[in-house]
Amino acid sequence: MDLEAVRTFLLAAQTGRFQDAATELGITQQAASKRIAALEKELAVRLFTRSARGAQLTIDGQAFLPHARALMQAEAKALASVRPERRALRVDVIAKRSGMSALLRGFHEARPEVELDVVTLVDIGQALDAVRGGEIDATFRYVADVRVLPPGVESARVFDDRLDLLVGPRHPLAGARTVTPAQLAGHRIWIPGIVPDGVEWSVYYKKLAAEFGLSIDGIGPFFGSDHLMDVIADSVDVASLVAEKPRLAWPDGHDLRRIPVLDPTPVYPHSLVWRSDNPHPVLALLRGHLAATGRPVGAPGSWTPAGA
Amino acid sequence: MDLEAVRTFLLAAQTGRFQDAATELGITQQAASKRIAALEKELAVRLFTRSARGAQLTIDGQAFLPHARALMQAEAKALASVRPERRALRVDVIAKRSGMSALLRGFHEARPEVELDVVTLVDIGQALDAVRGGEIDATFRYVADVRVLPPGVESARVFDDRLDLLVGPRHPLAGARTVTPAQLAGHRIWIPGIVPDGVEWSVYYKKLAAEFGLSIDGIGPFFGSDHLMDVIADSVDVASLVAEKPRLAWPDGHDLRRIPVLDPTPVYPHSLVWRSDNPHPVLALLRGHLAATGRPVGAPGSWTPAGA
DNA sequence: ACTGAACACAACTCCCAGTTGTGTAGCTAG
DNA sequence: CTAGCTACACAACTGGGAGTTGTGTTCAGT
Repeated sequence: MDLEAVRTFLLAAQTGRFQDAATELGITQQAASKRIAALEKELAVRLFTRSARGAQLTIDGQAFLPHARALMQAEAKALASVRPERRALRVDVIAKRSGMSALLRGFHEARPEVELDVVTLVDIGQALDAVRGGEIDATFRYVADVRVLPPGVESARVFDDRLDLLVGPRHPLAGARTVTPAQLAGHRIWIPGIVPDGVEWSVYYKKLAAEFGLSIDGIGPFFGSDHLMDVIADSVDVASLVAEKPRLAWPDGHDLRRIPVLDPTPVYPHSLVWRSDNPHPVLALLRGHLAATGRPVGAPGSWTPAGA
Repeated sequence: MDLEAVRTFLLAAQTGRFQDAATELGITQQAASKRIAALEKELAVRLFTRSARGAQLTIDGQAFLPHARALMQAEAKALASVRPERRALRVDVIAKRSGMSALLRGFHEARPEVELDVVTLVDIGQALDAVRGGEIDATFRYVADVRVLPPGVESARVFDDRLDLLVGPRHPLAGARTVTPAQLAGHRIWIPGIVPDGVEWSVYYKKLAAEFGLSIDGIGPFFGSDHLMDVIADSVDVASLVAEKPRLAWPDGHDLRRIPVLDPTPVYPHSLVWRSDNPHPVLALLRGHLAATGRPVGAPGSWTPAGA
């Protein structure tokens, strides 16, 4: 479908005359007529009844009208999404299905009028560069050390994502109602995708392992949470740690158990990182929303690496 | 913006390779490359980082991605809106800002997943023809006489729109808290757009005038409710009757009064009219919704023309 | 260094969107 | 009733651009 034809259709519907639509678009009446004829051919319906007094919408034309408007609006939003000035707030999250994404959805539902674009960069280094360069307005990341932030960039810890133990039915801890990190020492914990000297969540799990003497295994690429759950379900000795929030789609018949970790509860701390001089009005709204609705961070009984 | 280019962008983003997108679309890799280059030129941003291992989205590309999806979805909906089979339920209402439109909005909010297209035809004759011909699925109209319905077409009275008296501050009835139809006899009531032998709401007002001895004036075309209100506000002897529901935008400084009419209260009866053999699932939903949430029709103390 | 994979650039073709020019239908004024 | 006006459609033509073929470039893996 040709959006220029749709635009012509809209103008002609508004004014009731092809000539006016053509003038508005800077083309001839004949061109406008051809555009609409082509659109009618593609849709295989008549959109206007032509007469010597102008053009009037048919029933099909009336039904098409709101959809034509929606198309123009979608086009305008798409254009605005990449326009450097006055674009929608662009936010980076660690994963589209993480707990932060859920918080962002909450923000969007509370303020449906604000425009938000969510992207995912590979690691905190790229994210900080993008914040500094203005390509994104903010990022939610685990900031291991506030000192790594470049000058002019601020951060605030806004959300702690609780980690649960994920085990299969034949795992020794499958029957436990809760576990402590100390109990996990010696058990194999598998979190695919962890890389040496890698992205910041690898750093987090390494610090977690060091603190409680865990053996956290990161071998192999991440083939998706389905694969992870397949492996856990079949294994007698491999467990994993998963964030509370994503609410994974639970495959049937696997009989996986999600066991809360207590005393202390490891939490993954998300910080909002933004450039101090970013004037985007939605950024202030977002910070306000997070302050108002976010759960308290650093709750007693929770653990995060030092320096967060 | 070229939707074919957007489609190519989406496929390339999904597969990570221009070649795959091109194959999917039945064009060459070079053509896909050109399409995306043209899109990038129009948007004045780079959407992909190219390498010998494929193409990966840039930050701008990631931000553009959901908008591209929205465009494709809007296009699909626009196409479906005029496809004869399996299209959205198409309903005709007497006016986009009438009480029935408000009820339809309620239906849409209660069932956001159903697709609805609202059109407005000129009179009940055209509407019945369209229902019979299948161009629309249902119409909300005042059915003066059930016998005018063609065979195979059913109707059900679903909503009574109460009529209030609208007067300016210097009108003799301006101070009344309520009025009766009998009190209105002798006063000039102006309802622009009424035509002899005309559309069905003209018929309604004529029957109303005959019943209570009112002089209802229909001279002149309808220049919009703003014009109507201007005239009423300035006149010492002209009043009008307006439906309760539309909740007109009240112009400032006019000091208009909306006075309830009692004993009896004239109501404008809307009937839903549909073809008995229309299998559209949303039609059944709509009828159920109206039965469940609609106000009772034919309430005691209300008046409608006989035969409705 | 060689090979293969993947995208970009160049040259060419041809189709189609737009233009100019003209036809036709319907309303209106005299 | 006719002349004239208005508004859209049809016809012929033209130029630009989208697509194709052919080739170049870059980069990863062997």
